[in-house]
Amino acid sequence: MLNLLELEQLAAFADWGTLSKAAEQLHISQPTITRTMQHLEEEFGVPLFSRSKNKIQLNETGKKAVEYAKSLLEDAKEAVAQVQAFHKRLHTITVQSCAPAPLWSLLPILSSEFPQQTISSTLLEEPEIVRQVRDGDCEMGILPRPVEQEGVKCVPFLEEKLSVCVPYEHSLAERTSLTFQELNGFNCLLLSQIGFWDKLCREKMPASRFLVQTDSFEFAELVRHSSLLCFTTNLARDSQELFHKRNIIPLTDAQANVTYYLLFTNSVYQAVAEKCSNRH
Amino acid sequence: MLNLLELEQLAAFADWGTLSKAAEQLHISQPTITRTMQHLEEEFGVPLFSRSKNKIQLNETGKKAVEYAKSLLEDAKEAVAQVQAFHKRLHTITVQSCAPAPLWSLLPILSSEFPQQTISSTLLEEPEIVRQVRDGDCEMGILPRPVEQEGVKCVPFLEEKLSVCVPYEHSLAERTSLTFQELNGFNCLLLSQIGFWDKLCREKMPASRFLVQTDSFEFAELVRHSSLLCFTTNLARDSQELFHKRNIIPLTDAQANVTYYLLFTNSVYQAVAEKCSNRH
DNA sequence: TATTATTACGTTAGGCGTAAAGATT
DNA sequence: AATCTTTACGCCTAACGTAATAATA
Repeated sequence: MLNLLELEQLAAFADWGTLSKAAEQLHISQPTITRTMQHLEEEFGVPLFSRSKNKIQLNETGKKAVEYAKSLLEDAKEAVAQVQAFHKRLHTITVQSCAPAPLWSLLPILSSEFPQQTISSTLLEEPEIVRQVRDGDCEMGILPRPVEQEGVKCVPFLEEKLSVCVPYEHSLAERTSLTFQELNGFNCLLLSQIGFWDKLCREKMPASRFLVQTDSFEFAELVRHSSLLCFTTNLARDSQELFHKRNIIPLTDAQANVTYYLLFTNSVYQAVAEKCSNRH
Repeated sequence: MLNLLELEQLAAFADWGTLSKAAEQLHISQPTITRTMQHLEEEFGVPLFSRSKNKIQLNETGKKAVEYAKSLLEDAKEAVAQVQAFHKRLHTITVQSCAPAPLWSLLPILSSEFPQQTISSTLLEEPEIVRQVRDGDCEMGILPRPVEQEGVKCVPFLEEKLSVCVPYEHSLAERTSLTFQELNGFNCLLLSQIGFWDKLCREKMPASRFLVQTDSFEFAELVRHSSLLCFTTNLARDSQELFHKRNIIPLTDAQANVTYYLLFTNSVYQAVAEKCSNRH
């Protein structure tokens, strides 16, 4: 039977032209590779090389053998990768969400329900989330609206309501409610990694500029020492910084008050989804 | 790197259900296969089995690994076969002919021109011959007519003229020439393995019956002791049997007097083809 | 009790590297 | 001289089988 280690030497010889170079590249001795080539000819049962006294080269048959050898080596490598990927997949629950807040509730639940599994989550745009859930590329998805899709189950999860944090001295500070339209034109501080909220704000407040902060401490510092608007929600885990000398004013737009829905195909997650919705 | 021998043990385990059975089938000891399975798990880097005290079985990942293992084993076997076939092909000149007579001239020439090569010949029907030459499935073809085909060279080779052997007492015995039409209705003795001649006779003499003989000695015996018609050509290597108390009368039909053409794609055979046509 | 997987252990065969030879440029 | 392939030789690892262990049906 063929031996992949030997085929690798054959491929190396084909790539480097001489047994010496190939041996050097593979960190083995020259006699070893000579022996291997002889052994390969036995295995294939046909001559693969044309030999003169101190020169050896592939004949036509040998070149064909090299083709197959490289293909087999590639396939073998691919097989290992695929099996590893399959294993990883089997022990990973991947959640694709449109926003971070619902993950804060869901991930701990998944961790306790599936203590053996690794939980992996990413923020994605809505269409991509739907596609991944449908194609089985992830186990769960979280959207800010329900979807009707063949084979995809969709369960309401929890609500998030957006509010704006207005400094006391701001002209809007005394309002009890606001709309995107009224905020449009005022510049805002924003955190990165907030999923669809970012896109929503830019869409609804095209005249505003958004100063996106990656670091939450820097963000908090800026909030404290600036008079720029910023946002929070009922689910936010902010420290007191946001409330420091600011009024929290709810937005009344429908799109600022979303209900998250859990998407999944495998009914294993039905129970979790129901448990989640009951909690809220 | 994966080892195909180990993968074979994995496949055997999958097929036979227990390590013991697999070991027995492969004529190896049980400890060996146990170790191999452990080693395979290291190679793949993930668990492939679920083990209880005296039971071991494939887990989901393991089943995937078996799929890939079997595929790789199949590919490896196929690779060896393909390389061997390639080698054989490289050292074999295959000639597909519509009739045996031109082979009697061509094969000796090929043998002396290519003493290293094995010469292989078969009788086929015309369309298949053209296909094989075109597709490179054979090196040369012999047809009873020229063909125009992209990339296929076509050189006139030699002529064969059909005659009928009529017993002295036969009503047609005194004719100096004949046609298929005149022969139609008379029953004939025929040898097998005469290529397109068989089909031609049946087509041109639909009212006749043909008694096909496989053995040439039996054929000669029948010719000698019957008054049935039979055929010969200018190229035939018949003994005197056919002429025993028979007149040899040529057929005048165009299709009974053919010119054979050599077909080939590889110009290596151009020289041979020219040498052939010069000889005749 | 028979079957199965695994561990322990001693042996051996096969594979590797070093050294050397032969040949070519 | 330098480079390359091949042969010869000795060592050593790694793989195998036997025997023993443990557990199950």
